[in-house]
Amino acid sequence: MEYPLKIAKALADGGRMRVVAALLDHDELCVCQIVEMLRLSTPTVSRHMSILQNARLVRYRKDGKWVYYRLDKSFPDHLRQWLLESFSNSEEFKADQLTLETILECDPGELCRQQRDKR
Amino acid sequence: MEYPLKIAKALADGGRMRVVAALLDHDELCVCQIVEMLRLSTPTVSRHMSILQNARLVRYRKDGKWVYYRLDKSFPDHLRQWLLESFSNSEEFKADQLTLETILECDPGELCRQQRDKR
DNA sequence: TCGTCATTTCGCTAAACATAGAAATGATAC
DNA sequence: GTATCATTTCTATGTTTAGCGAAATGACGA
Repeated sequence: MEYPLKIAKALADGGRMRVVAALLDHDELCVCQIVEMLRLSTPTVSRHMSILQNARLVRYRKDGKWVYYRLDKSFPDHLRQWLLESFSNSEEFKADQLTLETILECDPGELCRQQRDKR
Repeated sequence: MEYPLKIAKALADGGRMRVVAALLDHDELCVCQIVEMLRLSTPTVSRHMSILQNARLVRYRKDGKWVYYRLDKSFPDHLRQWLLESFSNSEEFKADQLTLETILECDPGELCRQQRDKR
């Protein structure tokens, strides 16, 4: 019981659900790319990601200064199927897909610079 | 996106998750039976059930004074599979199963009388 | 080694949620 | 019709959770 409850709690937030949705379609995303997509502060995104990681839904890999998140190999298969099914009818999901296209065109360094300059 | 998020939120509570688990194994359960299993107040259980119903995870049927809940026909299939899989390894789930055996032996009238007398 | 940079952790505030008791509802039984 | 009973709605309170800014961490490059 404990395990699906933890996963349900991890998914029970709009931002975290959107990140999982995005990762179902993109192998990996850098923190600054997720920040850009969700338009939340970096600390907030970092906290969300650690909740997802704690539920074993995502893993991360460090590459230089950057941290890349991807879905964990143990991501339950039926859960993935259900989410894919649901997202296929979702307008918000399609909008995020479009936004991500643009975001992925810049490299992380450029993105971070822009985000820093906004403050 | 909106839809799975609503479902995730509905499942992001220990009590509600336990009710769904129980309904995966029992066609229908009366409110007073759920109260007995969760050991929460009737108003609290009622509120939980309306959250589950609002997410279209359960439906109810009235029979005399009693209200019986069951899983909604539209309960997503992959979601059901994932939950069944997860619960099969869950100690808490097995414990609830045992408790329910006992609860289902009394009829609802008797259960409600006991619950009323405790106050 | 020191500065820079991306990310995480900490401290706090505000919003969302769970809970119980009391009152309201709706349906049955006399 | 009135009383009774199971359930739901309302009200109030305590707890959890999201959010940001500031400070800490950890890695890279000069």
